[in-house]
Amino acid sequence: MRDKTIYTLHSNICKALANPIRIEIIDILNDREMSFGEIQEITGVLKSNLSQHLSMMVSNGILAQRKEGLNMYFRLTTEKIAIACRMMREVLIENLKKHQELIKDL
Amino acid sequence: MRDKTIYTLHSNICKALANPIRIEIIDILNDREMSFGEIQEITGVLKSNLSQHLSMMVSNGILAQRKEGLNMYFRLTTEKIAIACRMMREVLIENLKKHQELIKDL
DNA sequence: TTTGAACTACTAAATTTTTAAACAATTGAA
DNA sequence: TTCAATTGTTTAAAAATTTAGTAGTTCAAA
Repeated sequence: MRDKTIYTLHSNICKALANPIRIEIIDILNDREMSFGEIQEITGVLKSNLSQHLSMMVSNGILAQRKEGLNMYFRLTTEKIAIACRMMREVLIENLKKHQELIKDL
Repeated sequence: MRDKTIYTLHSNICKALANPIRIEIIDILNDREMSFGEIQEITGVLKSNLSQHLSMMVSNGILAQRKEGLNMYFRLTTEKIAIACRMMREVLIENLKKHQELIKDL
């Protein structure tokens, strides 16, 4: 059988997007860097939980972090994450539209 | 707090890519439709398990299916899935390269 | 030396994944 | 027609992973 390591590594990147909180984080960081505190305020997620999500995203190479004084700032490492995310969003919208049409036809 | 329904729906699409077997399936179906049997032979996954992964991808709107005689054929519903997947792969490759450089510098 | 900001370790709950076995649908031969 | 072979699905249980929450820790600044 072929080597599947690449698929596991690849899916690890995808897992970084496979959670509503993490999707929201990517959405928020789409256009600018933001501090931990700001992200927490916007998402309303518990600090410890947010920290876990962020550190997971950093270790997956999705986010980069930078410390300044007491604050930690986060940003997307590459535009490609936002693009991938946008593609998925478009797939979602298309599916929702199809679904609506099905319902309308009843 | 804002409505987060969209983030949950969005993450559901992403979850369809967040598994090594499902990534392999998307890889395989990238350029052409394929039968269940072919997919099973290539992936080596247990029939019942493969069936579950495929049906999950169909219900998430990632794959479409078509029956012909005894055989079931699967294909990507849209090019966008392949594009999103490719973006992620590129992020992975970039990360691996960075990682290699770090190791080389030691 | 205290305060604010964020991280870590740990646990319980929830979700996902795998496996085995039973089930259903289609085809073709007896 | 009926039976058997092939193809794939469904179900249920066990195993593995992910997530949220609590409590405690670290670290820099005032």
